[in-house]
Amino acid sequence: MPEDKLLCDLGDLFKVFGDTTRIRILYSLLETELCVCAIAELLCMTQSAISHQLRVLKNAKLVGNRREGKTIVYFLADDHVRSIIAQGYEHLTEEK
Amino acid sequence: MPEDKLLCDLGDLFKVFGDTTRIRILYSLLETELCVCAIAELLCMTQSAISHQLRVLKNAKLVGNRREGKTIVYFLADDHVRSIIAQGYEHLTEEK
DNA sequence: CTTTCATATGAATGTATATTCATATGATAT
DNA sequence: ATATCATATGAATATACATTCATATGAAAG
Repeated sequence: MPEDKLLCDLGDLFKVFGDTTRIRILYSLLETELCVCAIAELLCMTQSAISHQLRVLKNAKLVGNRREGKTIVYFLADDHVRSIIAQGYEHLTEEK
Repeated sequence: MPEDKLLCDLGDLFKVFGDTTRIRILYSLLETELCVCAIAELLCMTQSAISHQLRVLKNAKLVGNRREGKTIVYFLADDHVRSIIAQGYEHLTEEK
């Protein structure tokens, strides 16, 4: 099946969303872009843990980054991230 | 934070999508409803493995089921499943 | 009621992965 | 150039979880 690769990639993509820390990072970035240390403070986690997860998010192309003076600023890569989170939110809240 | 619970639930929801077997099951059910043994055959996996994963999908309210004679037929619970898969698909294919 | 067939379940195992700790990298500013 | 600050990385550990195997459940048909 040629579709098998796609389905595997889809699973891998959602796996990235499927972690509380990464979801919290993405959620933080919904409003504004943030540097690594700001995210770490906001989520009360170590810089290392955040950095590791940011790499996962970057590999999945869910976030991008750029240097800003001394710090490195992360931001959401595109609107699919927002859409996917929004759909998930709806599924959770629209339970009858 | 009251949002923390929600973000945790969101992560848990996406975790369900974040497995190749479960994505393949959901994908199979996009077109038509299927009984457990049909899914197992289709995906070339054991009945037990499929049954375990169907339980996860059911708990997340992504699928529903009903008895149909001797077999138990599973189907997608609602359109959020389709939307979420569609958004993920777009993210994967719209890479520049 | 009993047998049979489809499905569900439980325990066990192997594998994936999130976090920590220590340290490396690398740009900036002095 | 060097010191410093922010970030990245690697190895190690602990935990989560997918599959397997054996077996239980439970409806349906005879």
